[in-house]
Amino acid sequence: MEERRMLQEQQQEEAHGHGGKEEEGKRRKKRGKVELRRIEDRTSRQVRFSKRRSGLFKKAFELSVLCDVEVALIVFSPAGRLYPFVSSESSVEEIFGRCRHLPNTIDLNIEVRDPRVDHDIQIDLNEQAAPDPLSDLNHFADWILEIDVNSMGMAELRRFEEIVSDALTVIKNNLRMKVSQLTQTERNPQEKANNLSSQESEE
Amino acid sequence: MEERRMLQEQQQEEAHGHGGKEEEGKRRKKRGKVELRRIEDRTSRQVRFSKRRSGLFKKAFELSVLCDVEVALIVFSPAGRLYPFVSSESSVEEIFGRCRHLPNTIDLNIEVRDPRVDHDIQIDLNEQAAPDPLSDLNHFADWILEIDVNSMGMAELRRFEEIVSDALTVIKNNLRMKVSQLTQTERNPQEKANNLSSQESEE
DNA sequence: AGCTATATATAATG
DNA sequence: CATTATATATAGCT
Repeated sequence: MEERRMLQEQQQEEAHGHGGKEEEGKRRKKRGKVELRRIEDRTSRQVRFSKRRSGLFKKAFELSVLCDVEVALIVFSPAGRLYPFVSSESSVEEIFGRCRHLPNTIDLNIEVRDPRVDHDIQIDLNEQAAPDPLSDLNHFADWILEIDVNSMGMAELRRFEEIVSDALTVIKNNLRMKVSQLTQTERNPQEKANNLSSQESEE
Repeated sequence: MEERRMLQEQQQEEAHGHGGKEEEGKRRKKRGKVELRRIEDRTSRQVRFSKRRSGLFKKAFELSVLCDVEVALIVFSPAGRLYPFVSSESSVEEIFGRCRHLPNTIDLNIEVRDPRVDHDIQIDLNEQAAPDPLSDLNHFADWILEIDVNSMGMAELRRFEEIVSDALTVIKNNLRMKVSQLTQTERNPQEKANNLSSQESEE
C-alpha cells in the first residue's frame, strides 16, 4: 500500500540522515512542496512560471475537451508577455463580450447551450513561437534612455545596478556561447546559416 | 523507486488484456487515467467538470501568487453558467481589454501603465495600484530572464550588450554622484532628508 | 533541458 | 460527500 511511502516520508522528516544522498544536518527543502507566496528568487520564479504555465494551459485544454465547455485563459508573464488560450473557435473578444452582462444574480435554471456540439478542438498549446526579441530590445533601449535616474533613490539605484549588472553577465555569457557555436560550425556553412538565420554572422 | 509500481501496472495490463488497448469499456477501467475526449456520460461529465474546474482555478490562483503574474480565467459550465477568476484587483474587463490591444506581436510596455495613457476601459471599482518604481526594475529583470537568447542573432546580442553596458555605466555614475551628495550634505540633515525622501518601497 | 522524488489532482469506489 | 489507488504535476537538482 502507501504505508511504505508514508513511512519513508515520516522517517525522512524526523531524521534525514540516512539511506540516500543525504548531505548532513541541513534542513534540505523537501521536493515539491512550496509555500503559497510570491517566489522571491527571480530565476526560480521564472522557471516556476514556465512550468506551471504549461501545466495550467494543459489543464485548461483538458477541461474544455473532456467536459465540452468553453474556457478562456489569459496569463501575463512577469515580463508582460501575453499568453492566451481560448477553447473552441471563439475569439477572445467573443468571450469577453459575454462577460459584460455578468449578472450579479446567477440564474440557476439554465439548461443548455449547444446540445450536440461535437467539435474537435485543435488548439496549439505552443503559442507564440516567435516573440520577436528585436522589438523588445528596441523597446528596452528607449526605456533606458528615458529613465530619469535622478528621481531614483539609493535603494532603487543599487538594485538597478545589480539587475543590469547581472543582465550584462548573462548577455556576455550568451555571446561567448554563440561565438563558440559559430567557431564549431565554421566548417558547416549550412548549419551555421541555420542557427543564425537572423542576420549577420560573426565579424 | 517508482519502478515497482510501474511494473505492477504493466503486469496488470498484460494479465487483463493482451493484444491491444482497443478493448476498453469491458474491463474495469484503471483509475485516474482518462482519454482526452468528450466524456459522453452526462452525469460523469458534470462531476468531472466540478472537480477539474476547482482544480484549474486553484492552479490559476497559485500561478498568479507564486509568480506574481496576472491571470484571467473564465469557464462556461455546460449549463452556460459563468465561472470567472481574475488575479489581482483587475476586473475581467480590464484583462480582456488589454488583450484586444495586443496584436500577435508581443510588446508589453516595460514602461508600465501610465495613468494618463489609460486604456479604453475605465475601472471605477478598483484603484490602480501605485506606480511602484521598483516595478519597472523587477519587470526588466524578469524580462531579461525570459528572453530567448537563442532566437537572437549576433547583431542583436551585441546591441543588447552595448545598451546594457552603457546603462550600467550611467547607473554607476549616478550612484557615485548620489553618494558624494550624501556625503557632502552629511552635515545638513534637512537637505539629505530632502533628497532621499523620494521613495521607500520595499518588498 | 532532462531527471527523480514528492506533492497534488482526480477517477473510480464506498 | 469520504476514501484510495493512480495519474499528473512539479520542486529541487544536475
